[in-house]
Amino acid sequence: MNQRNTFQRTLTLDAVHALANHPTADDVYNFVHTKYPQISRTTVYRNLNKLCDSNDLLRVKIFGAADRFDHNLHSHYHFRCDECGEVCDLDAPYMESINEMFAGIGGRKVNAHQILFDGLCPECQKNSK
Amino acid sequence: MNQRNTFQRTLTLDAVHALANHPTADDVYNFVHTKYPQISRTTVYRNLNKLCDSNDLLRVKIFGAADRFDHNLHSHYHFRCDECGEVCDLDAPYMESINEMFAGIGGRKVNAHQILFDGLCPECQKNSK
DNA sequence: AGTCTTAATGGTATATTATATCATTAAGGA
DNA sequence: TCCTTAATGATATAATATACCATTAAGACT
Repeated sequence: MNQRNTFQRTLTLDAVHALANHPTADDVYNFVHTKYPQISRTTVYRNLNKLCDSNDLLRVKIFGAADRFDHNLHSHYHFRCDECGEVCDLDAPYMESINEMFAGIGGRKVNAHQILFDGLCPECQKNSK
Repeated sequence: MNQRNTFQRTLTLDAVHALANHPTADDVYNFVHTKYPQISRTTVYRNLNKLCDSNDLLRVKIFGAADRFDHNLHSHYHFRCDECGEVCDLDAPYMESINEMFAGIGGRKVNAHQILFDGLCPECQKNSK
């Protein structure tokens, strides 16, 4: 028996779909918690991990901030504004060639990569002028 | 009066120079602490921040791990093993050109980027055979 | 449907990284 | 030497995340 479909896991996955904009684990917890108040924060974290392991979700690691979860499984890059912290998808092609460039360094097998850009979003550029 | 040269600040800066291997704040604290046991952990964190603000040090943000400090280290890429979960530095050059490739998409200003590769480390490749 | 194995849950504790607060100390200009 | 205030150190707290463990329940197998 490998994986069981629990109500809590379904809620967790649905929450990431409902919260379209790259929610953090905390965002997911808050959303699920309103629908099912007795859920444990631990359960949400655990299920997010499991759902990433089973490729139902994508984990987007953010430096100096909480990981975010993405229901958009097709490879794409992300941008995080240094000012407001918002994370968004970059509408740009995934560069398969980068995997090949870095394949084999130190005897490692490269399957994929993710890129996180940072800088200023249009809004925050305006505000800083 | 803008900035004062305290013994503790000097110790902190010297420690980062002495610890060649892009130390974490904790590494720096431990090093300084052996020389000056009464120093506070808060003081080390605060001085590392100040030294970064004054461009005496560079902060290197790491996905899902403590920030690292160095005076000459440039951003570098990371690899995470899908099997054992270990994260390590990739000994490969930082590609400045990627910033330019993605500059201006959606009106965003790109300052930097980080790449996280995933796949199998040499150990886990052996084990999976 | 009843039983059984064990994955999953929920509550609590704990780890890690880092900043906030605040009374006290001391750097360095006057 | 005095004075202003930057810096310190101790403690508390925040944010993110996992460890632990007794209990519950999913779903496979009769």
